[in-house]
Amino acid sequence: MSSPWALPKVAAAERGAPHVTCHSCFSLSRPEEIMRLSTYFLPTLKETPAEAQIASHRLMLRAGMVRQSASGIYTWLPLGLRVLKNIERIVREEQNAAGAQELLMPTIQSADLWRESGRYDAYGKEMLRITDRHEREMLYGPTNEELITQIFRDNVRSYREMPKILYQIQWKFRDEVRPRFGVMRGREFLMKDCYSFAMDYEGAKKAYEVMFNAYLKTFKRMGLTAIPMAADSGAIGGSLSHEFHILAETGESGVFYDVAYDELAAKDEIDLETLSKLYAVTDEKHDSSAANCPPAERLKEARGIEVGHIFYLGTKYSKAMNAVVPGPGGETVLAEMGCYGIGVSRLMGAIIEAYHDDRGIKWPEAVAPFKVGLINLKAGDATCDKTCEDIYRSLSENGVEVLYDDRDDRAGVKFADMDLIGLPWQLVAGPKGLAVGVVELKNRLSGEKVELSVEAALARLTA
RNA sequence: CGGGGAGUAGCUCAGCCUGGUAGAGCAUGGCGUUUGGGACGCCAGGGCCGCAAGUUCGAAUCUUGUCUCCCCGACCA
Repeated sequence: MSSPWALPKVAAAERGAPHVTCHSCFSLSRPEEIMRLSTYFLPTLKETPAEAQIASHRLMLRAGMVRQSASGIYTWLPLGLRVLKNIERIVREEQNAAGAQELLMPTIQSADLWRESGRYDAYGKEMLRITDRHEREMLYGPTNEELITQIFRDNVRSYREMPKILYQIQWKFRDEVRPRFGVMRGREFLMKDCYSFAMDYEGAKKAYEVMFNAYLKTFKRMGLTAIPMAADSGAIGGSLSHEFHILAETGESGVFYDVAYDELAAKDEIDLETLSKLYAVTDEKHDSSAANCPPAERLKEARGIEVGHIFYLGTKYSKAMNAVVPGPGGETVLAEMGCYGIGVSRLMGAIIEAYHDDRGIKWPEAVAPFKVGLINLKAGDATCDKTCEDIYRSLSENGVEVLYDDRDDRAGVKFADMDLIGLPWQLVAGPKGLAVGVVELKNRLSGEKVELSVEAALARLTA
């Protein structure tokens, strides 16, 4: 048995033998924290894989972020995972700020629970059904209303504990007939699903509004403009419902909206009152004779990617599953519910659709896998190596995440890879520049390049 | 689920029509020349031609079945 972990022993046994450079033990013998591209698992592709049609899918494959494992099911490689975690972090922070509390439910659920709500039979083939060794019927959760309602009814015993807003960020599975567009319509996907419980309609409406606002903030932090649209409530049920769409040419939904939204979206604090009066709907709800439908010259038609969906559920599930709370007078009250979803993994596709060019991705800083790509144009050159490592340490100490391209490769390869993976800043250090005391700083989004001293570059990146 | 297309080297694909030693470019490894925007030369490694059955002296190629993947449509975060 030979494993890389055995290498140090072998080396010790052969003490005195001339040192042999070995790539597998090289990294193990250097327990430092530098993210070096020479050892980082980043399988980029020069050519476009045949299966990818849209930009985000192509770029996620080419940039070494994901690999398809089966139709609509993906492995997240290190670079992709970092972005996924960043998106997740922003969603989590905004949910917490909105007063929601995080929990984690299982992916596998019992069919009996779904029979209580009547959805085990109603859901259809999109639900992946599984039988365990005891022939018990199980399922891989496509959503979690039943489970959360059970948790709620079993554990909340008084109106004094109300209201409650609970959420999780968990993998879901929906056996789509036709998965496509990479992670934008996968079968397995990461979703934030949140559920609110209140004593009455007013309480439910308040939770709905809080989430509505939280969603606008969440998407904005990722550099996206999301338009809330009156929408069909679909299979999940309920009456009040909004979809949040990112405008993109490759969007799957047709949408119509009042141009006034564009001006409104530019502001920091969005006035809900004004917003709620604006016309914005998906194509199936579009009605040019509607009272608030603007005249043709103020009506915009576009394509949208649905990244969030919120519902007022009423007592649909609390009634079916007997989720009641004793009120102040001892009476039993059915919980008024709402549910709120964000497609976390889909967002990554949506962000790339919004931020890319023909060379690659252009990450907004908030979700970028690293803030800075440090390019050493002449790895092995003592001055270049030392300068780069000093820059790396200095940035790290200031909390800036850096990916260091220390590969012994041609400049063109490095520039091309760095443009492809789309880190917001590229810091280029080469022998010619260093000879006159400068490095080059490039902004991936604007394409702007400046030559400046190492100190000035560090100051700019840590500002 | 209806309609269409494709499975051949890590990736992009040719070869199939007309059956006869499995190919190219890129990628990978070695050597040399190079080195500030995806370099060049030479050499090398790499394939149950998706799987199964059939026809045939002989199948990547013909027939049947099957699995997988992609695209268009209907459905969904």
